[in-house]
Amino acid sequence: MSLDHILLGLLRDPATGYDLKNTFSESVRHFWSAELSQIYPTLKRLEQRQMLRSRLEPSPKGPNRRVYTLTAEGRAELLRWLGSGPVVGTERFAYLAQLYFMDAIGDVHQTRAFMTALRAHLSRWLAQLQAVERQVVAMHGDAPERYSDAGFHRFATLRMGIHSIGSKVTWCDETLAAIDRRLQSALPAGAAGPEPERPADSPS
Amino acid sequence: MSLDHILLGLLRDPATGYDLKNTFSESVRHFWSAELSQIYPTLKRLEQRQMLRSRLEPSPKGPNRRVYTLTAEGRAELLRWLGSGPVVGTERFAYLAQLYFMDAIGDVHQTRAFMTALRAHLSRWLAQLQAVERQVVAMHGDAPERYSDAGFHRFATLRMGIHSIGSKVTWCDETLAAIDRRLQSALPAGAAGPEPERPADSPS
DNA sequence: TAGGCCATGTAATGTGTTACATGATTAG
DNA sequence: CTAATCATGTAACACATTACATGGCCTA
Repeated sequence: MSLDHILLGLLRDPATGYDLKNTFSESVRHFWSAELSQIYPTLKRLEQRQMLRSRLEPSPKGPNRRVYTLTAEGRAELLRWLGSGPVVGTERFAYLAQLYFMDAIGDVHQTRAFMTALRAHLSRWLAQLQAVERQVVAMHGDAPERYSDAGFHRFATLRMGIHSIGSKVTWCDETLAAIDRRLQSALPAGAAGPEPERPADSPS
Repeated sequence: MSLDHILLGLLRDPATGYDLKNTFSESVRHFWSAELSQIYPTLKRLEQRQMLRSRLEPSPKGPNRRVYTLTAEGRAELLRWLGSGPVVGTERFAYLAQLYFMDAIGDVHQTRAFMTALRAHLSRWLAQLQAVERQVVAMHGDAPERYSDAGFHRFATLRMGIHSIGSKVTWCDETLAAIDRRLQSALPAGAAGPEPERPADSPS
């Protein structure tokens, strides 16, 4: 049910489905995303349930826009959701599942390449979040406790992204270091052997 | 498609659907979960695609067990997935969405209560992961680079959970501290007023 | 004898992605 | 003239949860 509530939250300012899609790709994508093909039917359903109202407006560019507005009921439902305590869902990380099974390949160099690629991806992502953070700080100062109410809450969500992705980059580095130690003890001396290494060590 | 591959990975040791469900709730739930009602049809489908083979076996307790085994094709598909580079999906955090919109309530005390509840939840979770880590270290030592191949990879995924959840607890503390600074400047002197406070500060 | 675990599954519903289909306006 | 952006949607499929249905064996 989360998308329903997220749309209600975003629609405290009236908008079209298309606008909302842009909001997702601009301001909200560090914790949620949605495609137009999901947004349009969801808006329709929320209107049927009296949470939203819509009107058609001519657009300066392109076809008519259907602008949605929050109703009193929609606002009440949003507040109910916000007051219901944190909704903690199941985290799913396909790349961790891959790593978990990667011993099946039987070559730690593959794991190393995998972790390097993952680190690159995450650190690019982190840089984006930090760029947004710098913008906000430049605009409103580095004391978030003095931001507007909306600004304060939005900044807090951004900080969680930075903490969380940052910790994953750190984890990549820790893991890469462990891989390198592992590779070194597997090749005790001499040239880089094409032999498959197996430490045959303490198990499980 | 991830569940398919995760089941293939887990089925390097033959198991029943029921066994796999237990594996999810025991060893894998920090990065994935699945219900029996999803596991059974998926196994059936993978068998139709020749990735798995199954046989019925009598069970010591309860009804017959359908034991699934990986085929050569299944193993090849698993390796293909593992070699395809990290699959980084969209992260979705309903509780961040809630926090993002929580200014709608207009009372930062609510945000404080929310963050406190969230912190409690996350720190319980972290404690569980750390308990598992302590077990592993007690059993195999504190030098993961010398674990078995499988042990090394599993330990790495556990470490990511610890880093990631730990960073979120840290973030909760940072945010709670900012909330308290905010509350203090909103109530400059005198008793705890029942008045709604609004700093009316720098916007966005 | 009641409740929990073993063990299998189906049905209904909810959530999310990809592909398809259409068409106007504007900037290069 | 071509591509991008504006703007709306449907259809098919993939993935996931909750509820329902069944029944034997074991322990308290």
